[in-house]
This record gives sequence, structure tokens and C-alpha cells, in this order.
Amino acid sequence: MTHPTDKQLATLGAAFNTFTRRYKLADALGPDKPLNELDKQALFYVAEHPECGPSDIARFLAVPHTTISSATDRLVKRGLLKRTRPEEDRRAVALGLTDEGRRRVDGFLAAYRQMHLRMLGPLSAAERDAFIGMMTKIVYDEG
Amino acid sequence: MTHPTDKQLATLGAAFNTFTRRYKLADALGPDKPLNELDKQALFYVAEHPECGPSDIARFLAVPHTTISSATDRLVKRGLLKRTRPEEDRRAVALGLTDEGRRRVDGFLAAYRQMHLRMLGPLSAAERDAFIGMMTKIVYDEG
DNA sequence: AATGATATGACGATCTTCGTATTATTCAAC
DNA sequence: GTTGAATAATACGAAGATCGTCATATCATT
Repeated sequence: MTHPTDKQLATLGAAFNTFTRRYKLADALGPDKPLNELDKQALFYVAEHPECGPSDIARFLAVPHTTISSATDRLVKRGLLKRTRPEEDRRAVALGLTDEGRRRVDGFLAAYRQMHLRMLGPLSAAERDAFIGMMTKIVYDEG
Repeated sequence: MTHPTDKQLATLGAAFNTFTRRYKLADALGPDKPLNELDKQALFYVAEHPECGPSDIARFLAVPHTTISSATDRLVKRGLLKRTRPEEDRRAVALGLTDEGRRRVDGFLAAYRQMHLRMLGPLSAAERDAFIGMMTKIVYDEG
């Protein structure tokens, strides 16, 4: 397989640079006060892994568990998460979304959807399929 | 123009989700202690805009100028940036990289290059061109 | 000169991260 | 079944980051 050229790499780098600045979720819309990045990530993880524990989040996000402890604490205090002690292991904590938490996650998802729509806007229908296919290939490649 | 399907949006969302977690620059390699995200961005901005002032950075990164003041202060203290008072406007400050700062930026650039190489790895030569083209189209689209 | 605008920094309140130490519970081995 | 190591989570505090208010120096205009 031939290697990418320096020019290709440079172009890609410049594009990503602008990309990450441009397509970033502007939180702080709506009445709720914004969540910091870690808290948002943690909230999403719980949404996708109900009944998970703090250590699962810490492992997944690769941050110290004490940091996640603080994060879940904030989320519980803000009424977005709830803790329960599962009977089968009373050391653990099972996290779950509250109704408010669910509402918040749904809001984020809608915002992401909008962002992705805007992103695909400049591409033709054929290009969209190709783009999504390549992103998938890049992300789920082993290596 | 037809709209993207829900399925397309969902696939793209899932891919980006993993993408941002996977392709993130692991700082803290090498002997130097890691820079936080803002400081890194500021350092890069100065690298690309020599003689710029703190307010330019603040405007570009869309953060309060006092935050940038703290950031440049840290960078100067660490010996990565230097301040000079331009004669033509003695209120202002002109920022520039020190040799150490240049070294640091070059290190980051090399790391980014590696990351982009890895990213393009799973794509064929034709796909690479197409991918970079679409990224460019997405990023530099007016809208 | 006087006024207003501009560039920056000082200071402090508040929040975040994360290392150390603590508590509660489970599990393994004897 | 008791003891001891391992595991899940949190309390606490130090260090650092963000950002608002205020102060200072320097233009630019009249």
C-alpha cells in the first residue's frame, strides 16, 4: 500500500483543525446551566449503559475513579443521575438517568443530529454514503 | 437535494463518538509535562500567527481575554512563549515562540502527523483522496 | 489637555481534577 | 467461620484552571 503524501497529511490536518473548532456542541442553550465535558461524557455513558457503576465509566473514559466520583456526584446533585445499591453486590452503585437526565440527554442528541445534518449538507447523496462508510472504516479498524 | 436518512445520521453519530475518543493526542509523552488543551491551542495560534497579541488569541478561540492572559502567562513561565512590547503600540504585547516553544510545537506536529497517518491507514489510495476532499468541502463550506 | 476607547494584567471567587487515605463489602483460603 | 487480601466507592484536600471585576498604561480624537 502506498503511503499518503505530505500534502495529503497537511491538508487533512488543516481540515481537522478547523473541523474540531467549528463542529463543537454549543452547550448552554436552553434554560439549564451547561455541563462540563466530563460530566456530559459520563451522562452519555450512563444513558447507553444503564445500571453501570462509576468504575465502568472511569475505565471507559480512562480517567481516575476519584474524578468520576466527583462527576457522578455533581450529576446526582443536579438531579440528572440517581444512585441505587444493588442487592447482589452491596459495595457497588448502580447509576441510572432520572427523568430530567433523560430529557437532557435527548436534548443533546437532538443537537448532535442537527450538527451532523449541517455537516453532511455540502455533500451530495453519493458522497454522504461514501463519507459515512469511510468514517466507519477508520473508526472500527483494528490496529 | 434529498435529506440524509435517520440511519445515516445515527451511523455517523456513532462513528464520531468513537472517533473523538480514539484519535486524541496523547500528550505527556516525552520528558515535558503536559499542556492543557487551552494552552496547546494558544501555543499553536502563536506558531501560526507570530507577533500576535493575547486578544487575537482570545477572539479566535472565543474565550474571555482574562483566561488567555492566564494561559499566556503559564506559557511564558514555562519558557515556551516570549513577550515583547512593540514600539508602534506600547499598550500591546507581541507574542512569539521561544526555541523551546518551537521544539514543542514541532513535537505536536509530528504526533499529529502520525495520528493522521494511522487514520488514513484503513483507506485505499483512492478513498484517501476522496475522504480528504470531502472533509475539506465540509469544513470550508459557507453556511 | 481631556475624554473615551483599547490592550493587558492583578486579584480573587469558584469549580475541577486527582492523589491519599478511609469505609464497606465480597471473596478466597485455610 | 474467621482471617486477610481484593474490590467499589467516597471523603478530603492540594494544586490548578476559568473568568468576572477592577486597575493601569497607552493610543486617538477633539
